Amino acid sequence: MMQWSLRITTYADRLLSGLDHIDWTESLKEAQRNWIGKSTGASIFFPIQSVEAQIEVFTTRPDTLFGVSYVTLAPEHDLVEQICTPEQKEAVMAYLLYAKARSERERMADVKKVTGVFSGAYALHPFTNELLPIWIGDYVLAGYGTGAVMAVPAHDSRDFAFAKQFNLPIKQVIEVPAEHNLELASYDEKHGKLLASDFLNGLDVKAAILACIAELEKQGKGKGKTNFRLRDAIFGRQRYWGEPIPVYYKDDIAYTLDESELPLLLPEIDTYLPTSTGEPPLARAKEWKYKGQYNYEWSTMPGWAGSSWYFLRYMDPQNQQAFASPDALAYWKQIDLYLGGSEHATGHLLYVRFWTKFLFDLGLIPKDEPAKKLINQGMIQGTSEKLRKLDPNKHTCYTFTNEQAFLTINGQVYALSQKPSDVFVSENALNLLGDLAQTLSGSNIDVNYVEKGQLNYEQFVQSHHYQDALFLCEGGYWYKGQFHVFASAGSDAIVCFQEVEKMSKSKYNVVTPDTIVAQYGADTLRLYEMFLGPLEQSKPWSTQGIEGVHRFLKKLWRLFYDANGQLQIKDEPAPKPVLKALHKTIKKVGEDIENFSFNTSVSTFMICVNELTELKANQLQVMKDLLVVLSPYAPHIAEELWQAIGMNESIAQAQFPVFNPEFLVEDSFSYPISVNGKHRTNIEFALDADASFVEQTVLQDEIVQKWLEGKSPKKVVFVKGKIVNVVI
RNA sequence: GCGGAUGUGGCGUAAUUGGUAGCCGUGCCAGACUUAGGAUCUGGUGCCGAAAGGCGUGGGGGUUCGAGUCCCUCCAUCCGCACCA
Repeated sequence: MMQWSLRITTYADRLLSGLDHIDWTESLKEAQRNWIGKSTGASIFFPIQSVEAQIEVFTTRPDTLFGVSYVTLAPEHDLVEQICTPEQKEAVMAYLLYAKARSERERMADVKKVTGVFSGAYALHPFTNELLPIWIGDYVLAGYGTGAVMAVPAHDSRDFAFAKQFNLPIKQVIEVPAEHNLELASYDEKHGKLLASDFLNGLDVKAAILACIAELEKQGKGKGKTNFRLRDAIFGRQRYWGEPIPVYYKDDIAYTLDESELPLLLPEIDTYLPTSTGEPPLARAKEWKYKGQYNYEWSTMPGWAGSSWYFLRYMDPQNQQAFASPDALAYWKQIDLYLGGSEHATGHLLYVRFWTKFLFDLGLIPKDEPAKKLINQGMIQGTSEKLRKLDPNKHTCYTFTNEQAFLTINGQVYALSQKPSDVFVSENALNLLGDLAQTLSGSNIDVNYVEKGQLNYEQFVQSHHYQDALFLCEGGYWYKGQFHVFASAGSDAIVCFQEVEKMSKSKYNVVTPDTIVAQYGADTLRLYEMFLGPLEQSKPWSTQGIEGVHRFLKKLWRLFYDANGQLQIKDEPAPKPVLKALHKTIKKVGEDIENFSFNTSVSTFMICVNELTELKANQLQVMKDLLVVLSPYAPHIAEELWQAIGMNESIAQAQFPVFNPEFLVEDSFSYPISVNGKHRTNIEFALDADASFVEQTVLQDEIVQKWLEGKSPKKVVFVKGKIVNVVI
């Protein structure tokens, strides 16, 4: 099919090098580097003996050129049919059919299976003119490089496996360590001295690569080349919902619309489905034609078209002349912080960089990277409930004829009145199936119908169109709302098994926060999500411990209101311990916000409220500051208490309090005293106490004396404000 | 195979960046108040041990007066990419 695509490959190199200048997570940058897949090497031409054509191969190891013992083409390679000899024709055609039938997925899943066929033709070695058999094998990918490889079995494991399979020669051209047996495995390492390689002999791999490329270029038989794994991005979608591609066709030639004719809007259509002849939905709009006579392009743009630049529009959303004015662009420049999931690493987050670079090159925007900093938040995962399922095509214990179905368990055959639509197996019934149990696939069950690991059969069957499904249990089976007993001792419970995976509609494991909000309020939910752990970490959703966060909010409330619901805040100066508790919190939370460490902030607030409760703090200024610091975390309760203490303007407008280090200054410190690095006691010293005084006092301490056992210490380490360590 | 990350109490996690490991919260134990509690409050809670003390941050080794933190090595788990020539 003809397709629109965007030439992202042109930007491959810049997309790669740009990664070094942005503050994105290393794992995400690495994912993009892998995806772009830059490799440097050479492209080399191998003339074909019998026909007027040559095979171009790409290799990262031109140094091993003298170790080539055959050439392999991908089954889809253009030259395959042209070069194969009459004797081999039949075998080749059969192989091509086989390779075509094997889906891409199979090919990838089945990497170990080596298959191929000899074409009958020979290529000539570019330097030695040696005859090299041309093979066809599906371990060579049509989509990468030139779809052809020069095979060096001695120094490439895949070529080695192929050579062993088809008994092809293996020629060593690099020195290998004594313990390495080239009979058993290839030597793929990129170091060692070249041998049996004419002008490359004695060179190291790195030098040989350069020397070989130089010679190839001199003789016009190849050249140095950089290859990318990245493919151009398909840009057309055969769907309705997407921006129309502003192109029309005249005599089968595509023309773009003039800028003055934009935007091209989606036409109205009767139904959002392809036409009966398989055209995209837009083909349904019969009147939708350029100048009333030429068909528009019927494909629409993919989702990533819009998602690649919408952030620019946010800078100036009302602008009717341009997507954003130069002033707005100069002011906002780029995204300061992008908080997003790592699942977009090789999709959206690559496209948006590509798109940004393109607009930058056109001089339309001031930065060639969309986002300065990017953080991957972890996913809150779901706990799926699953039941194993019998497959009538695979599992012979479940058979059926047109009228009847039979279930064979422990040699006993049970006849079912009708063929069930599905057969699910409860966990406690797995032992009935013996070894078979291990081959059953898991099927997701809606978590809303599972309580404490057990499926609520009545509810589930009602609402899931599984009225005709059979649920095999330990003591019988559920079918059509009835339980049929076959073992009096066994239970009728339908027990699920659990698995933690991403929350998704299709996995029926989505839990909405609504019930939490209803029970505890939105602030509790919000705080609890932050309290669960670091932002970047993925973890299964669990409400274990949500009570603690809720209790914290109640405690906060009680700082403001006494047991009778009377406001107890006084406009009085606060004593030093209260100010210390407050300013510790201001400092820590301020730092946490900069570090996106929200879980530790919640903990800090808890400590603060515990301390203020202990101190019976009720001073207005302290409470005001506390509320402002808390407000981004628990906005609703903060706003409510803010108003309760007489503030009129919203707390969202209030200034973040300024941390005052004076309140944290201590004049003494309880030094941990260790002996040989092991903590033994604590002694309080003034912070300005001098080293010799501290040393004297420590050595006279009873506990230290005991550990000294009368010996004199080798030395005493004193780190001001930190520790004292006595070394014996 | 390549790359990225992670490993700390029963559990979720914390540790001023080389200086008292286990903060905060759950859970558990005990107690108070209650007709009652899935409410509230108080105390305890890393492990072994009666105690003194010993052990303890995935395993092993190293640097250091001192290592969860730095270095070497091995192991396990999760994620991404993968016959990429």
